[in-house]
Amino acid sequence: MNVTAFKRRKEFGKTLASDIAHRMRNEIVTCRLKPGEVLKFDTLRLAYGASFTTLREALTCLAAEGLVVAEEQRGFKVAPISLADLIDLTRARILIDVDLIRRSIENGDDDWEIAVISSIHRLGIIEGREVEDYADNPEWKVAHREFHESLVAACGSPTLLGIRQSLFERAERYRNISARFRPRPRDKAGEHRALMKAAVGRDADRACELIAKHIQSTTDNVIKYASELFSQN
Amino acid sequence: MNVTAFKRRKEFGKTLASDIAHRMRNEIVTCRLKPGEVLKFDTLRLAYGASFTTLREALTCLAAEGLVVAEEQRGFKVAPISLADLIDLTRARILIDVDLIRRSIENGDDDWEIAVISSIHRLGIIEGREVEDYADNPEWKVAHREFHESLVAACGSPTLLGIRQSLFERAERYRNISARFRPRPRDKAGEHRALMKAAVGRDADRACELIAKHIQSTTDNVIKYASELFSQN
DNA sequence: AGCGGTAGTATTTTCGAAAATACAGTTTGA
DNA sequence: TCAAACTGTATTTTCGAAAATACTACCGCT
Repeated sequence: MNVTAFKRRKEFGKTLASDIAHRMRNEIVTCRLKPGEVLKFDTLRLAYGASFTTLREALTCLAAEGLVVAEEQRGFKVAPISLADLIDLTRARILIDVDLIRRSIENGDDDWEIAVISSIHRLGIIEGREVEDYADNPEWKVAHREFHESLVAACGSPTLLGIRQSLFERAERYRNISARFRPRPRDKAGEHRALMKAAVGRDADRACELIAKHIQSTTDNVIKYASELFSQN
Repeated sequence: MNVTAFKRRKEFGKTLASDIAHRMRNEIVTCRLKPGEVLKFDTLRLAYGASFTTLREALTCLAAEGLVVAEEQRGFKVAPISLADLIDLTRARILIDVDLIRRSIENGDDDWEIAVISSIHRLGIIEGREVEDYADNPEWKVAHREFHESLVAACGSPTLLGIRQSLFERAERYRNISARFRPRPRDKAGEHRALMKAAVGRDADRACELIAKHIQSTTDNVIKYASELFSQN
């Protein structure tokens, strides 16, 4: 056995930097690292137990994803949130998701259909288990992400899929805010089922319309009930 | 005067890492660094005179832009080119540019119009100076990029503008290939003028149609005359 | 008092060595 | 002969110190 038995556990990815990026991404989207918070290396070094260089690489990755912003020679901070950013992000996501879902419906084969159905089924199981609001459940979040991914999986565009994923991550913070502030849960399960039906029924126009509304409604909810959170802008 | 008078010149950006990223970006899009080429740190260290860490940060940035690919624990290589990638990229660019030009035409004020006209004018001056093909001229490339940027500048979407810029950079390699292999120069100047007229004439439908064709035609040209370059795939 | 400059401190950025990991060539055992 | 384990080398990844840069508080001057 290796003498360096106490070396760091890497829970995600192969390198320490990608592992730390993963952990920080999590803390940012759950707002444990607050929007706009400055990220000083000394603090981070203590928190994550890694060196300057490694942290720097992780931060560079997250900056590329838009979750942190880098000001040269002046360090990094958690990307701020704002109404303008939410609206911008929402519009971008709708543009891309609508295109990808249409192409996915055109290209998707039987396996794709099966994947869509199986992922919504998994989502349903988790929703059925939880008595109260399931949107906080990390397991639900994964299944939710995977359902949406399954819808666009057959689009055939690696470039746009990568961009879509990055925008989806960026929107996670706003989804969490929406869940915390809405007066009562939306009928997300129903929306998802309708999406699934339109997809496997190969009704592209309807699927596009539904996905646009689905994405937009989270934004509308935040604007309605939580806009005072963005008073700093 | 400072004693460290011989410190490195930073021609671009404030940090050495961003400067090196800038230089490498250039070498990649001009194919001086060949598609698929493995980027070993020892070699790079010699070529760019920077340390592991600094190079690593530059490479991480470029990886986020899609110009290099990172395989964990196995280093970096220049992003390969392929017909599939070109087609994917083209479709993504058209989707985004069409949306942004439409929104820009909706939102653009007088200053925007002036900026569009002045940037095409600058392009025209450069084209008029050069007797032979101007597409190799770096000055023309800058002016060309700035003209296309001016068209979408008023769209009001920072997110999509950032994505657009990154896709534009990625397409640069293919533009260079197209310029090298096409039998005779396309009437780019005419296409650009028509785009400008549609934009300032606030004819969004026409501008969208023109920009889509404009982007597509480079791709068609590469497919027609240079597809044997991609034989590795 | 207000402004401009300056020294001292906090923080980021860069470096090259050291550790960890992958790769290639060789040997061993069936 | 072939596959699997091993060993040495090449390469990447990580570290903490050192250099460069930005920030702050103080001082002197008008």
